[in-house]
Amino acid sequence: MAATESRQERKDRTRRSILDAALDLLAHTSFSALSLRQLTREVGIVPTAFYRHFASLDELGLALVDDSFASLRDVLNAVRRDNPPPEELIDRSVDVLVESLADDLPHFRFIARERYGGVAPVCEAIGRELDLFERELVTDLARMPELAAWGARDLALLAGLFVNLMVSAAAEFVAAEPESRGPLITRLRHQARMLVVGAAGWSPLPR
Amino acid sequence: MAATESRQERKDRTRRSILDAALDLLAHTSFSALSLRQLTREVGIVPTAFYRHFASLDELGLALVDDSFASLRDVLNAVRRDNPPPEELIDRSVDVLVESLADDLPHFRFIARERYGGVAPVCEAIGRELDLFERELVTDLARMPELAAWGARDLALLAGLFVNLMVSAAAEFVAAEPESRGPLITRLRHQARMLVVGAAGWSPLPR
DNA sequence: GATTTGAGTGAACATCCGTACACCCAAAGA
DNA sequence: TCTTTGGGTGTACGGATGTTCACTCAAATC
Repeated sequence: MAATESRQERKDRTRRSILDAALDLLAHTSFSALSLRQLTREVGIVPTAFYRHFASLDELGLALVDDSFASLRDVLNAVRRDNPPPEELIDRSVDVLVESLADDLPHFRFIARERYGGVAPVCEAIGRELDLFERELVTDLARMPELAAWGARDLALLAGLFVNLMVSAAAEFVAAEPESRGPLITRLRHQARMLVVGAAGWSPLPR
Repeated sequence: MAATESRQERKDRTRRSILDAALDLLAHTSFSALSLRQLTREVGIVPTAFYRHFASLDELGLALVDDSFASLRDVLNAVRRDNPPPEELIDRSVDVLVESLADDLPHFRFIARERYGGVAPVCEAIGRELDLFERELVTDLARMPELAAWGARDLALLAGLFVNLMVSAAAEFVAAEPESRGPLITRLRHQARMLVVGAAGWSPLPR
């Protein structure tokens, strides 16, 4: 523990603790069932202190959405930044998603649970973030040689399928027992390939 | 109101009322946040009376899963029974799904919300039902001429993509404003076609 | 060094929660 | 007709909930 701590540092640390405690509790219940008292008990502060950081539980929910998507955006943008050949971009993206899944589990669990799970502002915030991913994916797909002839609307449909797949796969991964997660990942990889290569050009898996 | 009512009729009616009231309340909150008292208040019975019908709230959840999938199974099986040409089966299934969506909204909302939404037994029950759909879909797909050469594992991957699409689309439909539901349906139709025809054989949409 | 600021405290509140228990009374069964 | 059964009632309980208010006391500002 640091000998002294600036005021802002302290505040940031507590805020972080609240977010972490919330992610922890949300492994067992949904956000709409989250209790302020239980949350603050977990953090080690008194119920009232929560309001120094968030105006309401809803605002906490929005902060959790930001928190959850922040790191994922970073890794995906890192993939784009080192400019892989277009045909590898999907595989690379799936790879980083899988990596993120493993060590950011609470964040993904939160998103999977709350995607359609009750509290309207949170659902909408998640929806907006996913739409953003979808739009970025459209411009990525447009660069792929096989899809160069496609119109924007068709690309959007494919991107939608892709985002659907990613979200569903993440949700299943999070819900699965740890020992059955490996198969889920190879399944995700195959389905992603199936999507991008296309059913007609799809060749049966080896072995 | 009926002049007289058999004992069983009365019980069934109350049970139905509980299910309906629950579906109603679950439009606003998630199942894990459902309050027994609020529920019974809605039904018009005293809290204790609930236990004459269900041993616990969890059991209510399972009953809701059954209730939700029952009608959907019926309509999908009806499609299969009148034996459409294989290449039409997907379109027809999408059609009946869309129809069911519109007039069974509370059921689909429940499933969308609780698919990954908190209470373990409910999530698992939904997962089992969806797995069942997936397996049935595999045998349907196997009959399609374009896919005759595919292996069982590849068919399973495609079926998984399909079920994912259906569930996500239903969830988005349920969450959307009524006036923006039309576009979602045509989007679903197009994506379903895109999946089954396959990306490589996919020809850009007319217009 | 004196003053202001603000994160965290702690008691108190009204309200809701799930469940236990004894009870009622009409339908079902003898 | 008398007895049993079982859906529904009413009260009462201990405990958890969200929010209020006046407070402390160290860091930040002057």
